[in-house]
Amino acid sequence: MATARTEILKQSLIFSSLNNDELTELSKLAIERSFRPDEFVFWEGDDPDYFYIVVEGRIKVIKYSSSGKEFIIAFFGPGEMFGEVAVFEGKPYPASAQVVADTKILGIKKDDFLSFLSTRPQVALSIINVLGGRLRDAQSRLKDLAGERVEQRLAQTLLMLSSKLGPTLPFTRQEIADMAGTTTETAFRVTSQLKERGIISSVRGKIIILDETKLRLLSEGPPRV
Amino acid sequence: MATARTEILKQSLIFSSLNNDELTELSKLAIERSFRPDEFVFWEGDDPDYFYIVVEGRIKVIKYSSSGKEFIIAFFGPGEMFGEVAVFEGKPYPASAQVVADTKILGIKKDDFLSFLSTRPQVALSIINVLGGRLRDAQSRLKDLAGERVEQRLAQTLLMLSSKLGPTLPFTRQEIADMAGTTTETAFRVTSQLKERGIISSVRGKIIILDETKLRLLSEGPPRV
DNA sequence: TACTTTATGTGATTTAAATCATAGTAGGCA
DNA sequence: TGCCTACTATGATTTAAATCACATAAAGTA
Repeated sequence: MATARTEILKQSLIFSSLNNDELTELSKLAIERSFRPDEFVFWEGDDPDYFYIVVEGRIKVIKYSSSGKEFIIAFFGPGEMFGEVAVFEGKPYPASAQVVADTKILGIKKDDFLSFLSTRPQVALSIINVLGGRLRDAQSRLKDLAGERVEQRLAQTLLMLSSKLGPTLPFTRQEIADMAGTTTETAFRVTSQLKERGIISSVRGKIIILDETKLRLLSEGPPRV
Repeated sequence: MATARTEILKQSLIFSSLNNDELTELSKLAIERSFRPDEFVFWEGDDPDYFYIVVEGRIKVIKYSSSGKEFIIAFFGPGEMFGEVAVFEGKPYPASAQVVADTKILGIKKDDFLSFLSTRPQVALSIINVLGGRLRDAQSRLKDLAGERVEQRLAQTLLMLSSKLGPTLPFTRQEIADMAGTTTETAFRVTSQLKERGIISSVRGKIIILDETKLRLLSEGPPRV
């Protein structure tokens, strides 16, 4: 069982630089927790005890607007870390983490992890890398939300997901809308048009990107109608 | 002159843990560059050579939407770093950096800085901290842009700035609008109302927060009219 | 099997904010 | 001193997208 854990940790981007001994040491610090769909790992505002890594399944990190509307910051799957912003800053979790499928995660106590880090500059650099990537991503979405139209934001969202997961995206139109910052109805309307134009197809709970080139064109600028 | 540099570096959040020798070593790696208002330090898409720290003055980091609208990701002043996301990831700068006042900056070559970092876990942890804070900030703004009204977003923007700079904010309505993701006209309309309600006042190029409590209430929820 | 829930899909209407338009004013600078 | 540019300010109109409303279909479950 320790080996299964070290395997997961090794596959995780941030720990790929560690040798087996270090992975074993790290895995001894970790506890394992399992969740059923819709359960919450933590809520926005909770005090952060743990830093988490997904072993299997999927979680979404969300924030609610003042009117109760859900905004999805990100989905995370096997090998990805979450809850780290709170841990590194020692402030409450800035968002909630909700499980969307049967999910197993590893949790490492904040202090254990920080002291582990303080002697592993390579791991710290990996984390800087991951955070940098997430910041880049967030800044791009900020610009889109501030200045692009819904159609472009939705196209951008689909492209971002497909660069991570491939052309078949296991998300409902509601989830897509909650990532792009629009309503479910608008997401249906826009994706209906994309289907008519042969750019995507869909089955219940899935969207399949058929023509990435056209989608990219759409995401980049206003269609010259 | 080396001492002036080390002073700035020491004041900078991320290097506060370094001793004098280390600061001197670091300052030897740095080059100094000066800019006049409106000049660009780098453009989005440029290959990243340097990581920068503001010595004096102020720069803004911006992205342009497909229609040319400017979105301000952040302003940075003395002691703050910028351009770091690109350096840590080795990808092109994800945004442009434009100077807004006479400004002096220190630049450290990407590779020099990465090797300096690889033997200073404490500095790496500081950077993780700064990046974590920026990510938290970006996520909060994403939620606002996706789900809150303009009035709330503007209130949120003013509060965010005042937590950093105090109640007197040296920004035009245009700059405020470009941070909150709205138009200059709307920013004027909303701030006019806030002035009528005694929440803020303004002089050319400045907004002064008079009643932070009311502003906070406004930013948190829809006004119960 | 029937019943409930969740996802899909589209019309009609409303609305928040953008866009378009116009104008006064303070500060820089020639 | 006067001109020009940037900032301030507000009214009128348009519009993208939200909201409201209704309907069908697939999946889960009792």
